[in-house]
Amino acid sequence: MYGLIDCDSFFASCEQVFRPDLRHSPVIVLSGNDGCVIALTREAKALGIKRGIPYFKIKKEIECHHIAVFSSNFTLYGDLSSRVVRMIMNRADEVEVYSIDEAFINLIGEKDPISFCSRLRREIWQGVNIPVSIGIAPTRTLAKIATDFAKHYKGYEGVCLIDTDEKREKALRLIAIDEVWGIGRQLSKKMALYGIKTAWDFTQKKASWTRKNFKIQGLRTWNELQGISCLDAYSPAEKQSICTSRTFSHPIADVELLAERVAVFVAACAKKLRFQNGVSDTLTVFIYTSRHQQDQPQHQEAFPVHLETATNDTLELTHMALQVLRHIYRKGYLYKKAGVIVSNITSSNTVQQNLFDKINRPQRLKLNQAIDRINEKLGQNTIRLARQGNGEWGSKSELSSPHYTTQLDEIMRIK
DNA sequence: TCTGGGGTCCTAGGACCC
DNA sequence: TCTGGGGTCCTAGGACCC
Repeated sequence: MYGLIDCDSFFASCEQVFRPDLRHSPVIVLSGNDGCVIALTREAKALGIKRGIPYFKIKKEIECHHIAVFSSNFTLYGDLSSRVVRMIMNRADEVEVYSIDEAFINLIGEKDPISFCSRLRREIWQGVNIPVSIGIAPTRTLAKIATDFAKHYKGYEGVCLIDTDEKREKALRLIAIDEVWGIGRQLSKKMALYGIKTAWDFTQKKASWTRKNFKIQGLRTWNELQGISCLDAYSPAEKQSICTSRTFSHPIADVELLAERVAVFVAACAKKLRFQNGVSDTLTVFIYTSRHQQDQPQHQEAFPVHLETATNDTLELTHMALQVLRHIYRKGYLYKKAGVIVSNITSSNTVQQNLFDKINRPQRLKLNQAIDRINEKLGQNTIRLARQGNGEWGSKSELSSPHYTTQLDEIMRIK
């Protein structure tokens, strides 16, 4: 049996932790640049607001209904997420942290999973003030569905168990096929062509038919829905690729300004690489003009380069990235987004040495680590490459809540 | 004016090898 | 006349997730 612990409207709930006055109110959280809605409370949903909708399109409704709006504050969400995870780990042995707001636990051998999960749910609420819903079922995909029921039907009191074929059939008949984990837009369109509307319809097809039409992924989902577990444990351990990118609040035409941004992205990637003790030998730089303005000249390019020696050195990666940028940059275009990806990541313990390497790597590593330590203590960007500019983003995020839990001077004051 | 950011896995097709 | 077949590796692109 798997349990899935899923935080309710997580980002919005995080904002409510420090704003109890907003507890039962409509609250929305915006993406970077205050672009679009990425999280919203039940009350906001009831007013017709949808995830993904651009902020500027709903400003009227927001005013009219007094909806509380926040720019995203990922430092806060990350911190509260790790507190929730710690509480789960206190109670369960096998915990798979699947995303910032979800974790699976193994409930095999648990005699009374419902009271176990109800207790856990109460503890998380008391300890972190984050509401969670928990679904319990023999596979992860069914546990997801159980969580859906736990969230949407009050009678479950936040915990829903699917442990018999009767319950499974009842649940699957109520779940539309596009709500199933692993079935996205394209696949549900295709399912519709075959008359499949609910998860139950899908399970009535034959395995061979499923394999033929929906390949291995489809068959896996099909099996999971039958109650046969076949998804591997998600291991968040080491990332295979790391990406840092941003959409700019104002488009950038100047290559030097772009270079500044790209240098910042590289530094972020390199830092994350060192943090997981990894090195990368493939560096990709990409720049995009705005897809939403088709009347303007469009240029989208992502250019990967292979490095002789896998590295996590900020200086070396920056040097390469800027060369790539100058190679793909075209004058006269207004770039709206850029980013850097480091991929093919391996452990830094197993780096293939290059006989003709001109860089003193042990020395460089010490330098990078010293920079990381100083920035950790005195704030991001205290020490940075001149290429990174003054560290100002030019990205819009006007409605952010304070970093209540990670910045001493932003800690909550009680009058 | 204004539409996120960060990941994973799978597949098809080409290059290359014997 | 007749022009193989099977395997591996790599990459780009698509689809999915939160």
